[in-house]
Amino acid sequence: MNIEKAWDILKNEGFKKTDKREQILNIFSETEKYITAKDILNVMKKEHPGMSYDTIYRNLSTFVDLGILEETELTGEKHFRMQCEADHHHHHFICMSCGNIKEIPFCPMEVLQNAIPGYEIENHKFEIYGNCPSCH
Amino acid sequence: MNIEKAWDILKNEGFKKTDKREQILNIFSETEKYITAKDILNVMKKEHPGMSYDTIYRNLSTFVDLGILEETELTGEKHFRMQCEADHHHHHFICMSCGNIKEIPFCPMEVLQNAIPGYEIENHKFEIYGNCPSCH
DNA sequence: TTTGTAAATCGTAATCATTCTTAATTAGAA
DNA sequence: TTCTAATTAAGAATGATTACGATTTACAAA
Repeated sequence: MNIEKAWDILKNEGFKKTDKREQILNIFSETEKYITAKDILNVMKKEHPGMSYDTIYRNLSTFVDLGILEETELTGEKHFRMQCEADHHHHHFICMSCGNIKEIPFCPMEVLQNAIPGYEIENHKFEIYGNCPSCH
Repeated sequence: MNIEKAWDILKNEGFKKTDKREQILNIFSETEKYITAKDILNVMKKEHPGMSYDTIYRNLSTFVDLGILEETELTGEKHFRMQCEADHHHHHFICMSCGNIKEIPFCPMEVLQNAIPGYEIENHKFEIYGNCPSCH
């Protein structure tokens, strides 16, 4: 996902182009890591001291709904990152020290196609946590 | 995990046998579902109106540390259930309607043994969400 | 059985992330 | 430029979780 594509989606869905959204998208485009609402506020309040959490949370939520961002829960906080290009579904290794992620080109659901007949699968989560090569 | 085994662990680690702990363990032994701190309070305050959240959270945390309970994050709240008997590592299908769980006798890490050399794996999460046969 | 003491609990306040509310501002269409 | 719905600011409210001082309790040792 890049910024242009994000704006296409937003425009298509009738959302307006605001400088707050622009800045939020810029922040995400500059990192691979999962970051929190607070991380974003900390960056944005330098330029916009009166920045509101509401604006951040509302936009994060919008972006997740539109598939621009992906969301995960790390140690009790929501973390977000730019949605990967969706050429193939995959999962992530997440470094607990530096926050960097590595793509795992494998989905366990492939193996489980018909393992639980009668169960309607709506979602799944598969994440691996640890330390990346530079962090141990 | 059954209650006797839980008490063995607690006693071994020097924890005392209290009626609050007993009641918490009883609640868990009577359900397969993941339940929240509030669920527990709601049951316990019938008998102990002055029940403190502190007591519940402290004990839940202790029980998780000792491997008596397992913990997961569902819709922003911590949920707990009795730790499965550890004869084999496995994962869960979790029904989002009724909360019942189904064991998935498969761990994706088996397949990924050497897929990411250099990465130190400390933990992983694999959960499947949806509706069980009785709920759709 | 009584007593000493660390552990556990109570009651409540504090904290943290997140959501809500209302009024003011702004982007983009007409 | 004007209009209108979308967006934002500011701060209060909420809900889960943790922290803390005072009190009570389990249990081991006398």
